[in-house]
Amino acid sequence: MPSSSARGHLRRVARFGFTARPPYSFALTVRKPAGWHWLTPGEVWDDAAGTLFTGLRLDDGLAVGVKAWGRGTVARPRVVVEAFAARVLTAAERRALKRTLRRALDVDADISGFVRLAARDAVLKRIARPLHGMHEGFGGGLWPLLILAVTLQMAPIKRSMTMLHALLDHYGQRLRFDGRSVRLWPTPARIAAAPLRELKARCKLGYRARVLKAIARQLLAGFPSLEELKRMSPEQATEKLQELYGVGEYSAAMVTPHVSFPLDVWSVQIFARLFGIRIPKDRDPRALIPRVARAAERRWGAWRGLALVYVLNALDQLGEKS
DNA sequence: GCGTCCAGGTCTACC
DNA sequence: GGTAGACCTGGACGC
Repeated sequence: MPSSSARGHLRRVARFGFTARPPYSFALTVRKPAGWHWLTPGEVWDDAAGTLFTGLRLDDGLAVGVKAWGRGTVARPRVVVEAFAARVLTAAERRALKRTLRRALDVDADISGFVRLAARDAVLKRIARPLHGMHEGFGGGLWPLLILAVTLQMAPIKRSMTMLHALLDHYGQRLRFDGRSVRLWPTPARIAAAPLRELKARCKLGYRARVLKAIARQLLAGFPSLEELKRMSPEQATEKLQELYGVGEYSAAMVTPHVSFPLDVWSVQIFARLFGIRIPKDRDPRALIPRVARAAERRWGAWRGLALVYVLNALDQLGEKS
């Protein structure tokens, strides 16, 4: 009888348990109310079991299926992760996987300062309770974040999702494990090698096809990892990211591992209304970005990045349209 | 059905 | 250094 991996299915190769710093909600962290994915678009959430099936790629290129679920409570939280792969992990891969999951789950972050801020802030206290324990925890790595930032540029969200899913369907990799199927992001090498016209036509990317290929080539030529960007000063990391073709202020703010407050033409209007800043009808809302960003920094300081995530995941409660 | 407009930015040429 | 204009595509809208 053929082994499960011989049929294209991955087998279980590791199991990790993480103790998270409370307050921590696994479900809210990996499955945000606004519908954003944790590691890869189209990951599978089993609502009855509270279990997420998703996947990632290690730095050496090994594809890993990830099954994760929460244990305990928001006040005494734990996360269990099972990893699936086509072969046994080396000790180095095992360590790298654990480190990546730990960072992506955000289990070590202490958000008690944010909880105290949210209790006294007029905007946050309207939304914080149902989101109690939600961490940023947006994973996937530098390249997936760059793909996301580029596909969000100059496009309504529906079109951005069309582009993302087409990229995963045509250039990504499908993983089958534990009876589920998920898609992994395409590699930079795959996008760099794809013919421009084909990439453009298949994924409806328009000018972004050229941008993604340029970024993929820059990454392949050598670029700091998220960990290395984190070790730089926030200014240095932003400057480095903006060396990538097609990455401007907004995209760099989306991708940087430092505290940031990425504002675009849509979100700047939401935060302007929340801060009581008048939006002139005859001016491009983008002109308000520096002013709204300063207001967020004054109001929320180092917690402004998490505050942004909370607000964008609670637009209904705030009377804003998503 | 058809034409027009413009979006959840960024780069480049031009002044 | 500041600022139009171009960039892809497809959904929304007016007719």
